[in-house]
Amino acid sequence: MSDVYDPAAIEPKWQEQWEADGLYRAKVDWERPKYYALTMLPYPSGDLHIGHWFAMTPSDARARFMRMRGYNVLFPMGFDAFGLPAENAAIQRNIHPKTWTYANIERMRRQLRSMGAMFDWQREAVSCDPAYYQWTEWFFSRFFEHDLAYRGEGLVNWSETLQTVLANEQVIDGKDERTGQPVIQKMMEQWFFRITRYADELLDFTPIDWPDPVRLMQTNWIGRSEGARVVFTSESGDPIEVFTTRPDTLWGATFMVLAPEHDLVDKVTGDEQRAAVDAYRAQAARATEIERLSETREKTGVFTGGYAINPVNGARIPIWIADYVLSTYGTGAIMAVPAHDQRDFDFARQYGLDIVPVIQPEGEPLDGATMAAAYVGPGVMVNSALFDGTPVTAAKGFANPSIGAVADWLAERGCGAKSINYRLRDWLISRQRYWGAPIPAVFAADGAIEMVPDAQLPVLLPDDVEFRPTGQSPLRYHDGFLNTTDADGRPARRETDTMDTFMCSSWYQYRYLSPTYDRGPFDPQEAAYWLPVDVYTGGQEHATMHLLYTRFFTKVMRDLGLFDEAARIMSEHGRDPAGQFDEPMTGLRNQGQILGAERKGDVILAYGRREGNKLTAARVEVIEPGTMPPGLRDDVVVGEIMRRTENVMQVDVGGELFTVEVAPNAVISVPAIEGDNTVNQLRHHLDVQRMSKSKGNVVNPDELVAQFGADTVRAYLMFFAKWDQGGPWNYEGIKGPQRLLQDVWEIGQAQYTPGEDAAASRALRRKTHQVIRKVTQDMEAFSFNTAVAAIMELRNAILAAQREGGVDRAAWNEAVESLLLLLAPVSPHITEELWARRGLPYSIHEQLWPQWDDDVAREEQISLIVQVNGKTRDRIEVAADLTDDELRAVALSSDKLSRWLDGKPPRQVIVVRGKLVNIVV
RNA sequence: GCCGAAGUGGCGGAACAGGCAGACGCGCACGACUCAAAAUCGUGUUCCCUCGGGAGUGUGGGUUCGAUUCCCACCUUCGGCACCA
Repeated sequence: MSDVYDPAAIEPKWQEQWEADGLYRAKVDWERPKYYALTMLPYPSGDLHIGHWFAMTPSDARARFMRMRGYNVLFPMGFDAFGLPAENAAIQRNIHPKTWTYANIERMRRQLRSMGAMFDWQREAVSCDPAYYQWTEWFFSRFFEHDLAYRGEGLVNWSETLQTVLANEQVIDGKDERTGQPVIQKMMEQWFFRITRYADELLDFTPIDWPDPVRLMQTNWIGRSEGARVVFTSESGDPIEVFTTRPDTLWGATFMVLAPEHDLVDKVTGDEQRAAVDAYRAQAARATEIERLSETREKTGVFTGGYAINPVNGARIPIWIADYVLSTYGTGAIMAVPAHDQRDFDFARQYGLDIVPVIQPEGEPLDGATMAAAYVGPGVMVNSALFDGTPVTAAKGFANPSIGAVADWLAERGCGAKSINYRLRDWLISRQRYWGAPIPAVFAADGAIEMVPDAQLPVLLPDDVEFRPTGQSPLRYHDGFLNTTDADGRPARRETDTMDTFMCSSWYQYRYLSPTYDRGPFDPQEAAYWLPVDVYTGGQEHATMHLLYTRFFTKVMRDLGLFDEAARIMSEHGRDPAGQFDEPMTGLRNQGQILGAERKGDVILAYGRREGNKLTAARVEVIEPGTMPPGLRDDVVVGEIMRRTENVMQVDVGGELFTVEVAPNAVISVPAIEGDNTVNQLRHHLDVQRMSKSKGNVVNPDELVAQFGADTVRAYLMFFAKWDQGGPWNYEGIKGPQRLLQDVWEIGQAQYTPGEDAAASRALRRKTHQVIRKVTQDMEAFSFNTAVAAIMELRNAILAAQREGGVDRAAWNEAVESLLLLLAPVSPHITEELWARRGLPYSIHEQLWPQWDDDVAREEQISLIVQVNGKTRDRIEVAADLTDDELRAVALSSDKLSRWLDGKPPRQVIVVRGKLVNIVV
């Protein structure tokens, strides 16, 4: 065997050995404690990038660490394989989504194996595999049966040009990213899941150890607010229900506002206002994201001509429509109290509507005619009939006496009720796409909806499909798929929408338990042992959607009794199932994002014809950043490209965004590409740049592995940044871990000649035990960078001991073997190789984690800090076990002290055991 | 605008139940080895300085014998939400 450290030789060798021995097969064993470590499954986009490594390597090291500590660890991997990019590849490059996806999966499997992770590949699950999506469909049917799935109206991004629905990520600045054509908001009938039914339970995080920021984001996302529903009546006699968090301001309601899409708008609109109302509604439907985001946007609306009666005082108030009232929140209608709500106040001032204060703060009285802003603070109720004088506090919801009292009173009188509203909306799961799990629904000729019987699942996605450039789902014109029969054998139409891919990833942690099981989504025997997931690792970008959906899914599964059998088995083995199936993952840790090496964005120089805030460019050059100042002149624009669609770019011209549209025949100059350039080349160039800027794709893990070996790459990823923060990739730093492994390679095989220096042996043992303690605590706490730093300290101590000699055989072996064991989770191959070369039993990954002894780790000497008025003036080496009085005496005897004390007696002496003495004069 | 996280050497980052600021690593400088370079090894590396010291953890205050750590105000960056009635 060669003496040179050659990762290219030893890494594949051990990977094959481990595979052959089934070293990482995780099997149910009730005699041992279980640990289910889960890391977010990747989307098979083509190549594993360094971000995947940054997420998965430390997760793997942590799983290995838990395994060495005696747990039976399950650490599975799979692919979230449905989704839009596959379909885009089909349209753009004429590759079938299935072909594209499975080719990518194959490539990524190979890359994942090169990582040397302890994935149990026999538990791999792939969500686009019929054996998987059969159960995704099966879940849909269960949801439908229990009234948790329903058809409702939902807003979609609709392209008039393409006559198709676009996903949010396909829409940039209110335009289709591919064609640059405008996109409108349109109501369509879609499938929803009733996640709102679980809103209250989802707000309860007591059973789980999740990071505060995630809990907070979910809490805000759910957005619970307490208030009342109040029924107003239109003059035509129709009830108009509103939700308000401030029922105590009912007497101050001077007008009502309906969302433009509200059902009653047509009915309350008077003939003379109809034209204005219709025009406003049409304009609201066109409102694009860019308009809604505009900060200077003023409130707009129109009067309907109709009036409503306020149920508490019989006041006749005008009904308006305005797009600041959202059809999707509350009842889509509000009572407007301009005196005490800033939005209503702005609207009232804009259109000259009445402002009547009904809460009086202490001090100067409010006057509706002269108020400059709505008053939202505490006070007492006024102009509110029997409630006059009721105190109003700053508390929200029923905890505020005025809100509670009025809400109760409304309920008694029958014109309202206490109500709790949520910002959270039901989960829209329909996607007008091909590459997703089919929804197993059939529409009978009479319009009735049926589920495909379980025995006939899965509804298979047809392979023989034709992709049209419009992006329309091929299922919509695939006759074989479309035409089916209902339960009575009559012709019926199949649902052509497929499911949101979040549906697939909401239950994959259960499929991993038994990916080939065919009598249910998972095997209860496996579930009883492994569930719940003990630690889930992944990016914080999934804080709300995915993590909320999977919690919801688990709660539904529990309520449908899908865990009952697993709970029974769990009890049989003496483990209490109470609460084990309320949450999918009891622990959660987020890693940060790793970015490409930092670089400036592209700056363009565009000449053309300017019309208002848009320039139609006849000539575009990509220029070196910094060569020309950003700015805007008559026919010239210089600035960094911030966003782009097909041929429309948003350019930063010095703090402001300006639109540049590239004319079809424009002259393009991209210095990085030789010869005459076309719009397509410009687009391609910008795409590549943008990707490398935001996703770090410039860093290719395969090349790094080829150059340094997976062990070094793993160690560097764990060392180079804080795991929960990430940061820009830096090539230089990898030399640190590279040298570490080189040193370990030599230390592990060193022919050591032992000595008999007891003090040196004791010192090396002390360091060894200190490092074991530090690495154990850091791995426990996901502080991977400091764990690797501690391992480097042990390496330094061993090298120093080797240089100086004298350490006895036992201390040397303890240090070297501890070094290998501590490094094993980080760099599994080199440690396995050295462990074997030292003649120790296979496998290092089946050894127990080293234990430290606090007595051995204890320092004998400390450097006592002597301070005068908090400033360090001297350091004295003393024994670590001196008493306070002894420390004080040692400090006061310091001869360096006299020049600082200046003859004055100390006023106070503070002794901190084992650390310092501070003398106050 | 609201909510959250974070600001420490040239760089990544240590240290926060208040107690030596800068662990560990990168880079850099000098030295050794070499004809030379790379690699390797050794020494040094917060800044200023009149070599006594002085200043220093985003800024300004405060509490304390003592503050990177606690409190108040502000600035910057990054994430989330964004007319939520």
